[in-house]
Amino acid sequence: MAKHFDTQALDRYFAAMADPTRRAVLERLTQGPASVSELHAPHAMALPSFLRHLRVLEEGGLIATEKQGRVRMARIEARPVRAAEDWLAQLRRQWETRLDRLDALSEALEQTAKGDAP
Amino acid sequence: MAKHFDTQALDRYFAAMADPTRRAVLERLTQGPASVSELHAPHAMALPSFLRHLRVLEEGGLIATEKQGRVRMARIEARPVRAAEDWLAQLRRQWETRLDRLDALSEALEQTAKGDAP
DNA sequence: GAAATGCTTAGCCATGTCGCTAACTATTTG
DNA sequence: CAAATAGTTAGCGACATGGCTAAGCATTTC
Repeated sequence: MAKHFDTQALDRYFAAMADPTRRAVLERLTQGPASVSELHAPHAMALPSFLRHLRVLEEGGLIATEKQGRVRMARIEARPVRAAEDWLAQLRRQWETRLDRLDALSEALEQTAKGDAP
Repeated sequence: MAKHFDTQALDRYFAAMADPTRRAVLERLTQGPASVSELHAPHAMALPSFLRHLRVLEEGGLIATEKQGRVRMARIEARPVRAAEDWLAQLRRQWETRLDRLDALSEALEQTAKGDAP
């Protein structure tokens, strides 16, 4: 039942998400592709510093970029976001399944108690 | 529509997830509470190093621990996992919404093209 | 073709992360 | 109470991360 996840990929995905600048870039990119300058504009940070964030996102496969003339355009990539979401969902489901079993168990015990009562 | 997320909390959640040892601990804890030693056993790592991971998880609010005698028991916490999952889901939804609008737009353009044809 | 634009590289610094060992404290247990 | 058990604290070293400035390299644009 449990899906296999690429551990190193998850490392990179989650690490990429663990920064507000990078999350903001992803949110911006949900509205469509943008150039490096456009993405950089809202962030009070030197361009080289910002570019580093973009590279982290790209190396993590969260975005793809392509150079057109002197402009580099970036767009969001679907799969990694889904992979991270799936991992969390699976974690939650495992946990909920266990809680359900505990519920079932305590109900069963209750029944048994009634049956066994003197 | 967009929920507000606590940025620093998301930083800690995602950072905590960005490590295989910590993800393994979370997976183990979906099956029920465990002591520090039990959690440590499968990991080829000195105990102090492992304890650091547990502290990261606890400071991020992903787990809660309690000392009982000389044993410290740990259990998973629901909310942060949900928060991270929700953030990713929101991101995906925004993005899908945009793709849907693009689909709608291209359909509309197609219709217009037919109507406008000579 | 000179100048502006848009990105890129190189290199520095401060801080954070992840592993380790050694030594210590607190609680059972024999 | 002595010894084993279960964590804990302190401190070290290697490397990663996130910011900066300065300088360089293509590609428009005038």
